[in-house]
Amino acid sequence: MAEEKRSRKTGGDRVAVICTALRRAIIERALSPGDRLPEDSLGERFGVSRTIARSALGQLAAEGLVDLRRNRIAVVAVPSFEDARDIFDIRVDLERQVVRHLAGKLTEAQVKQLKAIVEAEHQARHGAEGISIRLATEFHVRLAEMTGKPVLIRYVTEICYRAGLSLAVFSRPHSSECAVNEHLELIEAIRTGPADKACALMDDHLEAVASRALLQSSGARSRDLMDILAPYTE
Amino acid sequence: MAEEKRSRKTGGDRVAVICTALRRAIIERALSPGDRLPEDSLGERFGVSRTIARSALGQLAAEGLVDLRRNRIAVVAVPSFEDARDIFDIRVDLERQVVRHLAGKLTEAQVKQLKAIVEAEHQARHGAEGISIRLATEFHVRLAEMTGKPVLIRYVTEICYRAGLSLAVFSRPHSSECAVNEHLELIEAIRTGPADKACALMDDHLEAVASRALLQSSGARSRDLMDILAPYTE
DNA sequence: GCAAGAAGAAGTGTGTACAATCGGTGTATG
DNA sequence: CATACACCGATTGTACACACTTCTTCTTGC
Repeated sequence: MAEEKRSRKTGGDRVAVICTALRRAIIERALSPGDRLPEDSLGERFGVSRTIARSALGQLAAEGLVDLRRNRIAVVAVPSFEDARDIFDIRVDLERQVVRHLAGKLTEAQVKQLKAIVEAEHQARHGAEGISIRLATEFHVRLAEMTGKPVLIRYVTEICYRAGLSLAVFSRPHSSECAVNEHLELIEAIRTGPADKACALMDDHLEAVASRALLQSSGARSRDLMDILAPYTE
Repeated sequence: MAEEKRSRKTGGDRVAVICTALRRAIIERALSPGDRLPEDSLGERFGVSRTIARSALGQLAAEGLVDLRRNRIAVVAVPSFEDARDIFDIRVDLERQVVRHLAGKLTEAQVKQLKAIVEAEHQARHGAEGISIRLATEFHVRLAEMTGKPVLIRYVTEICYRAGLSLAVFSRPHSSECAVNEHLELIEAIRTGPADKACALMDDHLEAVASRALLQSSGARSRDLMDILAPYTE
């Protein structure tokens, strides 16, 4: 009923409510890339006018989760292969920064919180695919939040969601995105280890996630025809 | 007159027009952190309704340039010291990625384009402070654009603008933000040199920009008392 | 003289109306 | 039979109206 009152009286930023719902629907793959999001339907579904729905779409577009073209129905963004690769490259940098800030500084409470998420991941392993993906994302987001740095949190969160969306496009079904034990190892490394080691582990983890989805990091090979052919020009 | 027609007929995304104008006003310091941006005035100034102005403010808020609090007049964002530090940390990572992608691959046309900007910077050196800051920012943005990677471009652009805003808060007046010769060296290093060397130079450059503004990068030293004292505990 | 409160002004939050535009369908035409 | 075109429904773009909140200022009581 507090819900009731809040949703009727103050409304407490109803745009944010829609954004959160859509983000979650996207990351859980209830919404797929390319799916249409007409303002009317959205507004009707959430009990608000088109104004609010439109504003939410604008925000999600700014986050790269929604494609907004003039006079056209908004759609869930469809990252290109290049986009996906770039997103993962940036993600590696950002999450490395998270790990660097956190290495050796996790409190017991924080470790417990992270382990709880991993536990939930473990339990969701054989349930709906979407839940497990959401939890995996949540793990990374929570990690970022523990830095207490608002700017970093914002970018990591955004890039994680975009990465999830990219995986929805390019990873084949039934490939478990984030092995839970990798997350467990990560917790241990961050809790105990030196920053370098923890960073390396995060690199490996994200690399593994990307390659499971058939992406190969652009950092590894240069993908430039001239470079590739260089050894053969002799 | 093409302008006239476009602005009246198709309107060609008038939200974007306002965003661009405000971004520029902010980066040139015509608008200072904390300055009020009432929707009415904005709409009147640009000849649009409050709807459009509001939408523009929403977008800029998503970019971190505007602070939007419920029922309150929007203001140009006022980054905290911690925000500023985080922004620069992230900026370093992102721009390093730009350099890595560009090292040894700049075309003659691109080099020329970059040098033109630096030349403009040089000429603006003794003019209005705002112009010179805008050009310095433009240099970095253009560099990012040359990667042709939309995602990277978007983040670098955003972070550069936010960095400029941070400098508006924390750097004292009359400290030339980006020495033009540093930009020239950067061009040379990227054009000729190996990626590592160019990256290092970009690091130095951004470090210099930050420290000129009395920020010390958090990456360089760990800022943790226990770590600092470690060598002395023998 | 000063603090507390009330009233008006200023500004935002949201729904709605209407114009402009897009997408699809059916029809005419070569 | 394929293509071009015109029409209509669906959907977005934008302005505006009205309710509500916040800010300002003036007044009132102590």
